[in-house]
Amino acid sequence: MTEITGTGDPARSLSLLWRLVEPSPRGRGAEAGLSVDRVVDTAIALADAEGLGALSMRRLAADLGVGAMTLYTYVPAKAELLDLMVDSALGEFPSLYSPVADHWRARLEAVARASWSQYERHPWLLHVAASGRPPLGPGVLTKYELGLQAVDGTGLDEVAMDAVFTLIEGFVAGTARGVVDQVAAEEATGITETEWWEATAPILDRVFDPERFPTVTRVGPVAGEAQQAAYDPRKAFEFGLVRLLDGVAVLVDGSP
Amino acid sequence: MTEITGTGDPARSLSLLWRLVEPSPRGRGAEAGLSVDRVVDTAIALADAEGLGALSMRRLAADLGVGAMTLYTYVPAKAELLDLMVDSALGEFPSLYSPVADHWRARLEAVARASWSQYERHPWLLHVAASGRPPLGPGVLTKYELGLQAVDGTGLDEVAMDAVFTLIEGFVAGTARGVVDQVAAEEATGITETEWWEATAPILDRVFDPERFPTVTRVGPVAGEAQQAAYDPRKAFEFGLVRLLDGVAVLVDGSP
DNA sequence: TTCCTTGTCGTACACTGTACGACTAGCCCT
DNA sequence: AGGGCTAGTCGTACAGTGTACGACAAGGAA
Repeated sequence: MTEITGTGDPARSLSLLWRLVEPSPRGRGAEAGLSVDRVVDTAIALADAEGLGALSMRRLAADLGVGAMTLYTYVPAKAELLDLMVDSALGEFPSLYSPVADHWRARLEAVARASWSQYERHPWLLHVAASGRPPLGPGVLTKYELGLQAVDGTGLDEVAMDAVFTLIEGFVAGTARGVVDQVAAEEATGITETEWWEATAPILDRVFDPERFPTVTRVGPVAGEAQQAAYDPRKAFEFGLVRLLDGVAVLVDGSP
Repeated sequence: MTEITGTGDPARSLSLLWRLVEPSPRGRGAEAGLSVDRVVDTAIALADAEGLGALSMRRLAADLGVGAMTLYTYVPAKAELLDLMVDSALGEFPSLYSPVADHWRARLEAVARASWSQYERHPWLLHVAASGRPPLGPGVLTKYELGLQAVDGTGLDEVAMDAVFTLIEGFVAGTARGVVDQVAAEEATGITETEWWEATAPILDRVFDPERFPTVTRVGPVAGEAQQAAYDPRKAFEFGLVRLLDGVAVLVDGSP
């Protein structure tokens, strides 16, 4: 279930992201000590613990000890809440990234691994469709800043710097999604990846025609055996990262 | 809204995917001429035209002129229906791919572009989470076969062949998702990407601190201007594809 | 003709986001 | 001190979701 963000007008979203206006509670809200931050933090905790599927407005309100509609005092709609959650979670990036390395390749690899662990900590990040119009709050910009710094000083122009960071970031998100989907599938079905593959492989063997799929017949079992599944996202991450950095090296240095 | 697939047991799913058992209708179903294929084809047509969000069991049944629960005669649940849709849509791959090229790099690029146009034709493919446990039907295997053939004869071993195809495929899916999300955002908000960027950029200028984000301050506006948006997935595709193929070339030939 | 199998489908349940409007607690002004 | 207004709270309602259950009916077999 991917959720869409940023419904309302950009100005409203931005002023929320940067906390330009805070609805200072005067009424009974003061009792509960509610605030945008508390709503967002609780929502993140809920999504971390039980997934984005468990994050309904009613449930979040119950966790906060208020009525469902009270949330709409602090947040215009669920879409904006998700924006705020994304920005807040991505803001943790600096604590996961140590930019000690002095070579761009080491820096970029560190960025990729820090990003990877962000998605491990907050898997629901991959289920909010922030692609086209990211919530341009402090958290997102901080991550973007550090990502760009990693490719700074390589001689690449500004457009290429942006493109390289975007490429790495998209790759990490894609492979991380693999992990998340596998975990979700395990929880939904109660069957582990290995069990599923062991149940599927023999049936598949009988059903499909080696003459129609000669290359799959040769490659599939070997690959499947190597990763004990149809797909191992962690291995895909390690493999792909090297290819990607090699490709960027060609652009930067003219050779890997 | 990403939907999960493959709830039931693998054996049941596989026999459906390969059409091992067809519920030959004897009762009133014969009047409507219903079949698994007709259900799947109609579901694909609906998802193509109005998106995965419009694909509810009630709506699909209405399009077929039957009651909602009738669908469950042909398909165990919505998850399995999605599996069947994915496999059927991916089966169109050969008609989009001409493997004339005799160099692996040209073949792999053709695979990437064919895959890209699949996601253009069926954007909803990107919203079903098939990652970990793909529906291993004839359509998926056909695409996998042709993808593997593209990297065959390069001297790579079986595990690496699988890894390269997976890497390319993941990259295409990731960037294609960018397009889909942008279109979805435009339809949901009524604001085009360019309009959104033009509304956001000036506000953002005032709100954020150049000293805190020096590299973003330098790179962001140049990149934003170059693509008239925060992100241009088509340019990201062209840029990333070259990097990726360069990286694979290093693996295959030892140099780009 | 009677029975049984098998496809059809109306109803019901628990759930979603949020529009609307009623309620009330606290602040300001007189 | 008292009245009025502002602004946060939240109960109810609506249109939708996937699908379990069980009633129904039509065709083939005896």
